[in-house]
Amino acid sequence: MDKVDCIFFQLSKAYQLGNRFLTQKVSELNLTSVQAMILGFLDQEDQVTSSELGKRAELDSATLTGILDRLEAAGFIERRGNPDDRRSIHIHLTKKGKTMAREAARVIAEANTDFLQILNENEKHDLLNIIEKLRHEITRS
Amino acid sequence: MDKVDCIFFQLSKAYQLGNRFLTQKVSELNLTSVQAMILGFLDQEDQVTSSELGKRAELDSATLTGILDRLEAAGFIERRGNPDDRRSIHIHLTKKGKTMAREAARVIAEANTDFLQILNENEKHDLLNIIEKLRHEITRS
DNA sequence: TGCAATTAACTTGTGTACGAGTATAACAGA
DNA sequence: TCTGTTATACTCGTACACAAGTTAATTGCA
Repeated sequence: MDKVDCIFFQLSKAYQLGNRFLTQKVSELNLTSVQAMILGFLDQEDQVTSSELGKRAELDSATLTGILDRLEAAGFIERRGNPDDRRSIHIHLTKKGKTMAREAARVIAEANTDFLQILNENEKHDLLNIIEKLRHEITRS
Repeated sequence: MDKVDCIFFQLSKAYQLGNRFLTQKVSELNLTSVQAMILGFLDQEDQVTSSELGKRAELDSATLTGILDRLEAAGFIERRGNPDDRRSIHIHLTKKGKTMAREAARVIAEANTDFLQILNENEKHDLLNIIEKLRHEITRS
């Protein structure tokens, strides 16, 4: 078990590194990295259902429920009924939430640039392409 | 916030993909991915202190304590006092633990090969090198 | 129309990551 | 020696990932 050659170990540590980096950057907004990402997605378009948001963010519904709970408690979003389908809900950004979502999107973009600054253009391109290839090829259950 | 270009999003999903893949492979041993990794490290050398193991596995001591609790409860390891430094403990693989550690190392190696099969030699090399560069260059706290 | 299958959101339980703090032990310098 | 610093392992609290299961609403099909 050489950790240097173990892709699972390396992916895990690379993720943790990126996550700590982003977490630190968005902590000025009193958000976690995942909360900032979700607000970033809602900055593009709110009034989406929970399941649409889950698909966009590629998050499990059990995970998303908890995140939405905390964003709602912080006053950034509201859950509203969907008259077209009473099983689902609409996620709505509050005024405060819209402002925060814009800020979150800005900080994430900055952090992305800062983090990738270490790599040259080829490496950035290769990294994203290889991850995309893995994600596309690995059969997900 | 385009998730395709967001390195944090992509690293997170790449990690989750790898972790699910490994978790599924080691589930036949009734282990989690992290437990299998720790046993894999102990297969190389046991009788290490918790902090040495933490350094090797690059795990926080708070995280490691919980993992060791579960490995101990399952009968794979024992915590023994260290007479040389009474603050620390020695982690000792039981007989059952040695067998399981060997199996874990084997399954991880197989999973690694299976997972990386998707990439060609250049891509494997590039991916591991780029991750190493990121991990080396990003200032950790 | 009626019923089975599916879907949306949620709940519960377990495992891990990690910040913060604790008690004990070891150590280093005055 | 005494004291302040550091190190080890631990606890606690919060957040997320995910498997499994629940309830209620919708849909598809005979």
